[in-house]
Amino acid sequence: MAQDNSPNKTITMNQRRSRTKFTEDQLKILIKAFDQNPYPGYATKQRLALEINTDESRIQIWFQNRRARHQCQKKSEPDEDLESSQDQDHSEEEIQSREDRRCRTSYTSSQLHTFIGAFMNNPYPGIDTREQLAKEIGIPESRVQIWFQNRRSRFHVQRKREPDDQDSEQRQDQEQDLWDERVQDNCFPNKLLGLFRPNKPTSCLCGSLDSRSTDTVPAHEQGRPCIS
DNA sequence: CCTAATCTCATCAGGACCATCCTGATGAGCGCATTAGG
Repeated sequence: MAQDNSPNKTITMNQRRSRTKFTEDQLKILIKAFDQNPYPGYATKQRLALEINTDESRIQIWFQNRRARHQCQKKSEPDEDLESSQDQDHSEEEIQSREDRRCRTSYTSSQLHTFIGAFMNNPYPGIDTREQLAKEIGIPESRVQIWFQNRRSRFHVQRKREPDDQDSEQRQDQEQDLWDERVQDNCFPNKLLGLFRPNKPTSCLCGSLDSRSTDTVPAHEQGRPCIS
């Protein structure tokens, strides 16, 4: 439901990356790697990316989705299919012997400045915007996506934690103003505003459902416990 | 309709300064996350 908005205004906003279509050969390699280790480290993901000629971030997403699907399968059919039995032993030791993570990226103040400006403009940038930013900053697009994820997440947490801190209140007021402008300009999907909008009347999501028809509210949004 | 892409939230962990904070990276998602492209 990527909101239509006005076609002219939101040309590059909120677009998804186009779907990757893996070939059979690529899938064979991925599945084999998954059976060996469903939690590959950065080096392994890089190697796989090279091997099947795709981006490391696509490998990461593939493993995430694969783990999720397997989790479902395992529960729906407890020990029916033994052919993919390998991952049943992956629990404890596998997790302990996890390979190395990607090295932590550190950003310069000017890179951060660019990030923050973009965030104020739109906290949910689409693929085009992210790629443009990545190019501008000189980092991979996947890092841009992670930065926005973390930023949004911490924005929520911060607002919950210090609702009456004066400095942050001022900052939030400024953010609120900018936010409202953007909302009026329809710069990002309406359905997400309820989740993210500064100074939402109630800190509880359930309290603001009245302004949105239930069928536009994602199920998890309705069902999730309120953290207040 | 399958599954890649995306989201939030919780947590781990590296690095800057000296026990703690900030923030990038990663994983789960339980009436088994949701959304949406092909």
